[in-house]
Amino acid sequence: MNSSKKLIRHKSLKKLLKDNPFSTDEQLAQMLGVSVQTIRLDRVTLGIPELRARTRTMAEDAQTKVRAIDKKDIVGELLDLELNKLGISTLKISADMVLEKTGIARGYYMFAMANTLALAVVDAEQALTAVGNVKYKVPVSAGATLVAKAVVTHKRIDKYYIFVSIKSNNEEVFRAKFIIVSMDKRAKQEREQEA
Amino acid sequence: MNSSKKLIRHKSLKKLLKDNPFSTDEQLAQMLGVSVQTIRLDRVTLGIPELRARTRTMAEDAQTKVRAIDKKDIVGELLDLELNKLGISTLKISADMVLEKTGIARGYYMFAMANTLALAVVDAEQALTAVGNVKYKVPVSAGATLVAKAVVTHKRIDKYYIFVSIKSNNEEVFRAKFIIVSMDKRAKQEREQEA
DNA sequence: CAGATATTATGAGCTGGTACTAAAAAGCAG
DNA sequence: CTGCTTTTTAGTACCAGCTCATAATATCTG
Repeated sequence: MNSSKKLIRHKSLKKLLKDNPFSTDEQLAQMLGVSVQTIRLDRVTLGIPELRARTRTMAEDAQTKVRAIDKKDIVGELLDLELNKLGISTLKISADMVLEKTGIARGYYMFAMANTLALAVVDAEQALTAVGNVKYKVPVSAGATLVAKAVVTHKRIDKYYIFVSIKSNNEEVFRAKFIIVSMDKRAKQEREQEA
Repeated sequence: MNSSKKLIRHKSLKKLLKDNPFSTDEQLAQMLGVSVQTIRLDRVTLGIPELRARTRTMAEDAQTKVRAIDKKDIVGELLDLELNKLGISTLKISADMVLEKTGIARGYYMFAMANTLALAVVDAEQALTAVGNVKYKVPVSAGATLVAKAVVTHKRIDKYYIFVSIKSNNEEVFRAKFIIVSMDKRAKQEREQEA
């Protein structure tokens, strides 16, 4: 019956750390009404690292997570690009991109993929989407690797008409037409040199 | 110039920490070929906290960031909802939602907001976007609070025609028309082809 | 050369630990 | 109650990665 106290404390400890992972052993000891040594012992048996290690792994995880978000921001990986002509990108649909209920990819990922690619194709410093026309043809599930192809159909002064088709396994799952407006201010591209 | 050396070192120091924020003073000292004390002094003058503090703030930031991403997944906050009739949601455009170059919100956030709302309005277990028709009227900058209003214009068997208008400060910045298809058993069969 | 600036050295003290040893307290069994 | 085990607490030595302060040395500059 003695160990039940310990078990309860272990659970409390885990919960406390979940709520606030930045607690020191001393704080935890006070919160649980036991000595610091007991907390240390508990941590060892539970395999919980010390505060600094916890903090550190969190920070490291965050770094990679931030990078992942950055990548997501690109919405697809550029494979080929001919400015003002065409562009090709891929995007792998991961489990967190699908609707829980259906297991089908949220529609805006395809939109984002197509839109991003369309914007990339336009050779302008600043470009904005004016109009979009999209059609979802086949639902996409997690694990699918999408390939988007954007083609500039015609250009009129500052307006680009772009057609984008997204395929999965050579089957067209999505298509879109965009009108992109360039707001180019003749900004010069500066090549950055490292000192 | 003596201080130029210092300036260069300060720049190098910043870059090194940007590349790897988990360096100790000792490692930095070795990398820059100076003593540990010099690094400490540099950090003080540059206002750079020690490794532990850096790690910690990174971890703390990460915590709040994860929450932000979770929220982002909702793509807007639902304010009002009448199934099969209308829905209203808001979305605050934060600094990380805009294009660096232009400071204008990436178009797919508005699309995602509108699309999510449109899907929410549909009273069906499983619903998919079939067609979308969007128009960006006014560029949106960071800090703007968007309000989206979705109205079901008409319904035909399993298809919902939904009109969405997004306003910022009572000015329409975006509008979209969606055709949403609710999925029944028949549609399920078609989906199974994929696997 | 002196004087200023920059760099390095040195040492005390702090936090939040680990690792280890040992003693005290609690639990329970016969 | 006595003995034995488990659990908890205490104490010491040691570590990383610092801060803070103080002083010495190196380097540059007029």
